[in-house]
Amino acid sequence: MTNTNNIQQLRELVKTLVRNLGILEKSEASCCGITLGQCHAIVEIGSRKTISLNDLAEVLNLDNSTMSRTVNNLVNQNLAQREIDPSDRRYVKIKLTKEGEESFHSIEDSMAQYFETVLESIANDKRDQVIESLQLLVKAINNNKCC
Amino acid sequence: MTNTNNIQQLRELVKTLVRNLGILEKSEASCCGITLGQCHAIVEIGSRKTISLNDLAEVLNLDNSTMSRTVNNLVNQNLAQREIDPSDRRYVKIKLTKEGEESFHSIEDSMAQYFETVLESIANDKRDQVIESLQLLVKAINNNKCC
DNA sequence: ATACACTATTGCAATATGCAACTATTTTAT
DNA sequence: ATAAAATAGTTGCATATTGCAATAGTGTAT
Repeated sequence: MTNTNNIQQLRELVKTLVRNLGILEKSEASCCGITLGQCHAIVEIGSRKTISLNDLAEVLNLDNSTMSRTVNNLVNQNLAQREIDPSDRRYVKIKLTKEGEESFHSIEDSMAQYFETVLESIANDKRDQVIESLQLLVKAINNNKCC
Repeated sequence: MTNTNNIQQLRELVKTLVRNLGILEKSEASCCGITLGQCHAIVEIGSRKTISLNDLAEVLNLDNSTMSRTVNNLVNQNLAQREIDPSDRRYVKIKLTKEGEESFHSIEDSMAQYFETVLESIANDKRDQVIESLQLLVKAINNNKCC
């Protein structure tokens, strides 16, 4: 039997977490002169080497049309490039340009730095526990995808 | 000295968490026939009894103008109402209507139910640890607000 | 009384969004 | 082999969201 109080706490903590991180992401992106959507796209394209539009849209949970236009913006800012997949010409392979790679690494570095600071401000003997807990939580959430 | 691997894990876990919960919130809101912004507003108005526009905008990290218009939409859908604060007529007291209250409770119930399921799918002897860890993480993040 | 500070709303322009229609390409069925 | 169906991506369109700047109204301090 689950404790009602714990449920409320969990909900409240998650809400605070998501909200604070949303604000963080927003300011992080606008610091870099790109929108949040573009930032997410860069990170996803960058962390794979190449990705199709469909896949990118699915990962970011956006409509294909929206995704296509976001990629347009990246291309116009010389951060990404499109390339038709020769093995199946329906697909577009989206990659980062050299400039896009730089942007990607700069985002990654600054995020890594941020999370290092966060981790360091957690008591030494609690860090592993926090990570383990997040793993458990993510797993629990994935087990209960709604709708 | 913080472990690099842990930093990456933390970042990745947080990203997954935020993304999955974002999708959850989105579908939750659209199920109720309101936008995500409106849903956030309802929850915040509802969990206080009344709130000023300024405060609401700050909590939700939105521009006052955006907030004002979101409230407009809630008012038009008969979910919220504005009332000038008699003690300082610059302020608007935003409240939920009866219908808004219903919407609020329905959101709360469904969120509580969701998080109950999530909590239950975490091993019994790990639940307290997960909650404690989230508290630690939220505190650490608040200690390191960026920009 | 006047200047200043604060709250909220609106004009405006830029951006984002999703659905539906469309093109191009590949796969499947007959 | 050819027609039909499926798939990936783009664009038209209408709508919604967003934030800055300007404005109106209210309270505060000198």
